[in-house]
Amino acid sequence: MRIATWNVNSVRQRVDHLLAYLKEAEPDVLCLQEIKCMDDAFPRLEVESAGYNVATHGQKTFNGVAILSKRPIEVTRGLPGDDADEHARYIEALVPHDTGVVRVASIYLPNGNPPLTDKYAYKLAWMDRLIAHARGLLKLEEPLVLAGDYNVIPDARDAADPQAWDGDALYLPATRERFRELINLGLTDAVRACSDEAGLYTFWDYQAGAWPRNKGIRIDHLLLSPQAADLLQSYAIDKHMRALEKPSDHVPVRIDLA
DNA sequence: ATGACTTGCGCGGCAAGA
Repeated sequence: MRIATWNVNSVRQRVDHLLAYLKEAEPDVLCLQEIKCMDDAFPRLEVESAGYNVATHGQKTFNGVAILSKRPIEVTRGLPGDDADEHARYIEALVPHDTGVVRVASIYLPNGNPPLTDKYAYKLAWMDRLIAHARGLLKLEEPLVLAGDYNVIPDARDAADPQAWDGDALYLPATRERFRELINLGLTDAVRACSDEAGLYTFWDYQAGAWPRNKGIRIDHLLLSPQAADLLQSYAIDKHMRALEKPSDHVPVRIDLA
């Protein structure tokens, strides 16, 4: 079973790339972030014609997440823990699998910049809510994949130039502590379970020649429950997607589960 | 060359991203 995650940076700007990706990578499940549109503006017909069920949690202008699945899914929208939070950043689905079900979430964790503002406080509070929710999900003892744009650089080896990120909300000690707290619940970073290499990036800024100079960072992650980690076979970062015309600034990351 | 872009909204630049 193949599960992928991709911050598409506006799905309406990326329909051609999306359809090409579904055709070439053939994921069973694709988690999207930053669709940047309302549910009814999602290119549903095109994606359904490609053989996918579509579940969106959209929002006007900003944010928005989706889960595309070859097989029909049962969907829950929103991250519990704050009824006043109106950002569309979390959608969860139960996906049928040959040997039962896999629970998959598409996550768009807040950026949090600039630090020392309400935006950074919102990021940390959102991470605390995610930790609380993950703690509950882990009690189900089922294969669980928390996939998405975490806006967290976990470690120095996950940035081409770590010093450039000193003081940034993606790399601040408090951010990385929260990420470790999440991992330490018993989750496995799928890419790191397969490789300890440096230079495995998933994002390159549009500015300052970040892509041609390979000044990337690894911020898109798939975190696995023990039951999902038992099934992990391989991962891939589809870096070629960054070299296309009008690319997203993120590339898809995918895993194969047995 | 120390490399300031891309999106939505909506029609003029601003906010947001990372």
